[in-house]
Amino acid sequence: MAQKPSIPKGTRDFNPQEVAKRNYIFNTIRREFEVFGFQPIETPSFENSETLMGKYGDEGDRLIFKILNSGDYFDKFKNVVKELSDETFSGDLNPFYAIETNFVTKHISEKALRYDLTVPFARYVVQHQNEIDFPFKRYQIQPVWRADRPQKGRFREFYQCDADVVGSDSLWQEVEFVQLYDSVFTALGLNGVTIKINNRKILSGIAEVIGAHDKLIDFTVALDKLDKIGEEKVKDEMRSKGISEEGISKLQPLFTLKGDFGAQINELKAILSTSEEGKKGIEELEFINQGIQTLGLKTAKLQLDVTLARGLNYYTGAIFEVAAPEGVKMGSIGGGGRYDDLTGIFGLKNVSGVGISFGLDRIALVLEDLGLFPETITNTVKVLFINFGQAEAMASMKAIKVLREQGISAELFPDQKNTKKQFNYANKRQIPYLVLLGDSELQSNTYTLKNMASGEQQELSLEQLIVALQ
RNA sequence: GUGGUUGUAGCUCAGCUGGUUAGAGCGUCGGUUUGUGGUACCGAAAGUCGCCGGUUCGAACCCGGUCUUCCACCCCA
Repeated sequence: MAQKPSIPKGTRDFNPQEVAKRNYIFNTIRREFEVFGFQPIETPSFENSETLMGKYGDEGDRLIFKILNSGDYFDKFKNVVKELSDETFSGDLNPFYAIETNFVTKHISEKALRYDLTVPFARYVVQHQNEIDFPFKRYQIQPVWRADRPQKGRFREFYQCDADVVGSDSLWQEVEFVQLYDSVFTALGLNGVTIKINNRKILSGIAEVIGAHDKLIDFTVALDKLDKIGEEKVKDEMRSKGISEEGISKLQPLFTLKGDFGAQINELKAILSTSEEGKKGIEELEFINQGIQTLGLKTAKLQLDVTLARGLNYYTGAIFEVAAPEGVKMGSIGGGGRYDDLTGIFGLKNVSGVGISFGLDRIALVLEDLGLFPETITNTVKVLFINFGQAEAMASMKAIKVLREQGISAELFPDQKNTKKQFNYANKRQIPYLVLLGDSELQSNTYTLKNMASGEQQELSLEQLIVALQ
């Protein structure tokens, strides 16, 4: 055998069963999106580099797949360097040694694979702002790419399923997104997920109260790790980032924050009494919580988690993250939030957006782990005609033609092998019905229909066969 | 990007301190059984031991590199 071909790391092939399972999830999510009034759009798999670069922080830039320019990119690059050397360099300084990776990258790569669906959506909104009726509710289900190092549930090509609203400040949107999460996971049979919610204004307010407003990012990154590394190490990290001892002691109530939504809110009110921004955040959370309490959730739990930070810098209000039911080891299976300024990056000010994302690939892994896929989702042909010979095959094909016109999937076993093999084939493909059309049926112009699950069979006319299979 | 880990038949895995022709179960294919399946029995095929190089009389096993897998960071869906 020749050397086996392979695919790049972090990518996967999907066999028919896997595609059926994934489509089941896609269809469920899509149905809920549409029930909630979202409309689909699609954007290209790659964008201009400048659209993506700098939108996800330095870490994000590193993870963006860059596309090499076509043509003789190196020849063109040499011309760029030649001009540089005339203007910028003098003497015997070799310009090739003075230029940096970023500079080179910029000149040999002008396109990049999309990293998420939110930034391309922001670009879409700004570009098409005159055609869009606001508030605009869109959903988008497409693959994204990250040059990350793969792990379980972490791929270099994976699907995101996003729903966002732009052009509405209303907190009812946040309420609806919590309901949407609940509806989708309930529809998938994935009961008991935890929808964690926080608010960027609260994080910002806390940072302000402890005198670390300029260190908001460092502060939230450290706080986010509380679950994982524990209170002491979080404090250590905050100290190492230059947050004062006095500030850290003011945080003490945060580490022991317990109880239900209302109790935690009351604690926060005490901590944030001097921060206008913090109080605003609390107000928003209360609104969302009251809405959900009144309307109710089907199977999900809404939980306030002040340590929830999320990396993306553009969130300004609510922050969401969805954790799989207890006992399943998996990173978050969904996330989202409110971003007041996102389209500002592309020059459209004062348009607020809020949205959530579902991680299809991780949801698939979780459903697989818990055995929650319905058994009936695998696509297979409904009826297989056993091949008994030339004349029988021709008669079978005539019947198959009629069945297909009726929208019934049917096929003929192509070879006249012994019946045991043909039956085995039907078993393996989980084909539910067989038709035996042999000599005796040809004589009487009938069809023997066999139900593979029950083993029952009956002799039918073509009309009866159609009815039986519909 | 940092540190570690993994790779043997289609799949799951054995393979002793380096020593003849690398094994098992499941699956596949053929037969008992070309008009009745999932069972049983018999038989067969299938591996440059991830890839490249090195050490050695001799390498699946030791060393280096590389790709891949998974894990912890980082970050995130």
